[in-house]
Amino acid sequence: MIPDRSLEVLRAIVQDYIASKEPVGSKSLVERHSFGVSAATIRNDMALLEEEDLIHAPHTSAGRVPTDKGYRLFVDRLNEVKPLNAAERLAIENFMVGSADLDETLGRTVRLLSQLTNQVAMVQYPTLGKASVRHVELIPAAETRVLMVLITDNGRIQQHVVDLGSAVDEVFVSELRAKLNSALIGAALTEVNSKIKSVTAGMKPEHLKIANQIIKNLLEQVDANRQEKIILAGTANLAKREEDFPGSISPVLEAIEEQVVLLKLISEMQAEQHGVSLRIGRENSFEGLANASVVVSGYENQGSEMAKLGVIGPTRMDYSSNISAVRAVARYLSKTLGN
Amino acid sequence: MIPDRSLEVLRAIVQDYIASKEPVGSKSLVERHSFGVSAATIRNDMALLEEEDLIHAPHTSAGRVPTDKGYRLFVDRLNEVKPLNAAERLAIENFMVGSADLDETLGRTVRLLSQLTNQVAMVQYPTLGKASVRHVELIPAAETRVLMVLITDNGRIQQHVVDLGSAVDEVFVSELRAKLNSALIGAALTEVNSKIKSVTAGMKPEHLKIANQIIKNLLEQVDANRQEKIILAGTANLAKREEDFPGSISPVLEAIEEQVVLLKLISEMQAEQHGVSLRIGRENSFEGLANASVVVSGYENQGSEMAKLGVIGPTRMDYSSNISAVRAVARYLSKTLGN
DNA sequence: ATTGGCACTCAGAGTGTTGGAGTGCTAAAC
DNA sequence: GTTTAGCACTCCAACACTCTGAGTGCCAAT
Repeated sequence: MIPDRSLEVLRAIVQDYIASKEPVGSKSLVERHSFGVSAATIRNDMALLEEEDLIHAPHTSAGRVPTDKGYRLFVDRLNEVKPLNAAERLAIENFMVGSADLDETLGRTVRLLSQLTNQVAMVQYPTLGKASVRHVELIPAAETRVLMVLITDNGRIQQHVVDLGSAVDEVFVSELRAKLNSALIGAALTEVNSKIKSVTAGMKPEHLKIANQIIKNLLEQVDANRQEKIILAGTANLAKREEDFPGSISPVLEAIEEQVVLLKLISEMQAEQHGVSLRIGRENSFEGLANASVVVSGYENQGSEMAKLGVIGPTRMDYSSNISAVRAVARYLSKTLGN
Repeated sequence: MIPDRSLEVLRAIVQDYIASKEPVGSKSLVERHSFGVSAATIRNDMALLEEEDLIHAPHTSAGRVPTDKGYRLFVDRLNEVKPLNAAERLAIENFMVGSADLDETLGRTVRLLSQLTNQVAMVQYPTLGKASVRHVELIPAAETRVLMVLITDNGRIQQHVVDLGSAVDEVFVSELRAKLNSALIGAALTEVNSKIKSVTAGMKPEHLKIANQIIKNLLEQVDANRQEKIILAGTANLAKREEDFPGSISPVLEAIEEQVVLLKLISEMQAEQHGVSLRIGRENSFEGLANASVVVSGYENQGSEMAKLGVIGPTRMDYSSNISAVRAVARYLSKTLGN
């Protein structure tokens, strides 16, 4: 077990390093913090911490820098999340008023979060969950193609083009559209699968084939609730902190540009304490994020549908304020969407 | 007037500088290119070019670098656009096959363009233009709000939330929805304004107010054809060329993150020769793009609706290949969307 | 367990030195 | 009037060198 004072030393190192960007040494440590002991003692503690791979010296005769493991211990056990100050709370409230639809609300949220934290912010679109069907629209779009639109009662719209492989029979499509609507309107998305069977009953074989194609697609669409999407803001903040990314920021940019990577990343993260989940440095499975940390929190849409939002920044970030900002914004967003 | 040989010297300087990233001097110039004259003569020419503010020496006894004005003259009068090579043409064809709907096609296009040029690529969504109404949907979304969806026959979907300010009368909304559809389906967007008048005829005053609110919104939506949108890809390419941006890339990132800035930028650019339009360095009105150049070309959706696509990179970019890539991709996209 | 003392290390900042690439100018050659 | 060779001059970049300060690890004494 690591003695208490050594942990205090670790906390001090993390705090000083975040503030100064410089490796921190034993002497400056005793100057800035009042441990009642001498620098030599601190050095012994530091040796212990280094033993445990919690801190690391860039080179002999340099100060120490926290390792990923050190940051992890810091956020898990040493860090007190500091509440937002009045100005920040005000910023959140002001930013959110007057949002109309989902797109706009989420757009505002992501920009707010990036301004609040000075990091790259991301917001995932909520999954459909308990929503129900409001309308299904079929639109012949080209020779052999039909555009299918699924509208749900929580304001989400999904569209997809189905290629039938043969010429579109407009009359039949219109008929099918009517049948689908009468069968499905009001049905919860989870019920669609069972309710849709009645639609094809008593249908001519040549029509059945087309209907099944479209239905298959519709089900995919319903299932593709998981067709998730993430919006970003504040990419420029990465460039401002460039010195915090050894090498280049370009792998980080690549990572966040790939929706797939972000979605995978986010989905792997489960809420820990404070409802906030962290990935520090190499804890991220993606190589390009080796020098980055991710702070994520879940939020609720209409009381039930979960999605996540968060920020991405250098490992050497101010965890306290980022955690509280992410948490606060998530709560506000849940509240806003609750109505 | 500037003599021909001096222009040749300018061309050589631009080419060498783009290739080497180093300021180019008179001696290396005569070595690499066979002007039949000596370095001293070239120096005289260079003095002339400097007089004209076409090139510039970072410091005494350094080679020369083209100015924005020099690049401009280069692309306008000296540059031969080189055709794409076979591999690049193949890449374009392969990339585009199997695209289904508009979103996906444009998404692929923007990624293709960024890969082809190694720059940041952007594609603007086409304006609606000649499209006509396929369907109007009204969905009570909350206590006082109605979600309005406008679907057009070219596969575009627009949605907007209308806040009525009073409780939603579901029966009336459904009625209004039917009326709107019977009045508008099949109407060209340009006709909507006139055709919509019949809808409110003979309506009770208390309903009229609501109907007008919704109609006003619908018209805004139609008008907001200009509600334009730009998608981006390859942001990471900026970071890779970082040394080409004196200072930092962060102002560039900020600029391209702002849709408004990009839209303004794009709208100011009118096709010049080859159907391609350029902005070099400070020709961009936006300060953050002082060290960036923008290459843009128009493309057509369904033969009539215009929008633009292009790339953004450092002023010190390979104009030849970027121009031809942008032009080729614009043509391909027009062709793909033509069907 | 803690401490003061000490020898040791090393990155970084500062200073000189040098070499090469480049320039502008001039007077002669074409 | 161009063009050219020659020359003196400039300045950056690279290298080598030194010096200093912050930091370390270890040990003997408390």
